[in-house]
Amino acid sequence: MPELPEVETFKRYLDKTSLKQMVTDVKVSDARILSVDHSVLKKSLINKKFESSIRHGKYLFIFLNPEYLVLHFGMTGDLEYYSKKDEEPRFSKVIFYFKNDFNLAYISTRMFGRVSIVNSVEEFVNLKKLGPDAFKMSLEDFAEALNRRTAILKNALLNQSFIAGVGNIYSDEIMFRTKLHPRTKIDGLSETKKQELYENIKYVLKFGIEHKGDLSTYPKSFLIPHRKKDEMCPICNTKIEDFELSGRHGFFCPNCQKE
DNA sequence: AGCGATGTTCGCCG
DNA sequence: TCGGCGAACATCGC
Repeated sequence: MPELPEVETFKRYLDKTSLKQMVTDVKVSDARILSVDHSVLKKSLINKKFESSIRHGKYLFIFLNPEYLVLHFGMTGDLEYYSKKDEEPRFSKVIFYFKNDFNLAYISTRMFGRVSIVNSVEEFVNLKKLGPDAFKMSLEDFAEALNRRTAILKNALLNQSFIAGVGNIYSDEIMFRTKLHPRTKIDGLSETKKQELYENIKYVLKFGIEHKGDLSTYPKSFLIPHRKKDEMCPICNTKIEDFELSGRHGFFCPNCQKE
């Protein structure tokens, strides 16, 4: 599932269900998901509360005081809060047991997610060299990220060191909305386009968050429902084309998004 | 039944 | 150093 809007949705779900709850135990059913020793994970969590949460890009940090639990969801992750009377969700990799007899399952179907413990958000962001959060960044942050860069815009949007949170699907939507060809280079962008790009990143992510990251609910006026073969552009009715760039593939309208 | 997938990382090369 | 590319990772669902 997860690009920024999905992770933000997970954050809100976690805040609503699991905050201020005492962790009594942790179960790890596949240790490959951990980027930290199992013993360290346990020690950091047991008898601690989920005090608060922070999302940066596609990462979710949960403050345990003094450390942070970090959740990353890879390509197929989810959270599920459920009563201990209920069955454990399929593909659960880590279960957090709370004192109130509810559990939170960290689900990672294809094992691409990671769970870790870190000392601070800043330390982690620096270590991973994450750029500013794409949803929270100011125009100045964005201008700074663009500064002196020459890369192909789509690659930059996918590069978490540029700005953090945008993935393959939303990058296509952002480029579509800004009417930029997928191979447009950063250094060729006019000031107007840069401004427009900034606004569209915000718009697309906000829309995504409002729709809880559920791509199936997108109206036809977006590119997202047309990201497959033989679809027509919702604006000009030209046939949507697919392309490959650095091993990812995407979709665009060759008429609206001219080179 | 093979292939592709909303992500990250690493090595290679220009 | 930057950046493009491709592969690797794991595994399910179409």
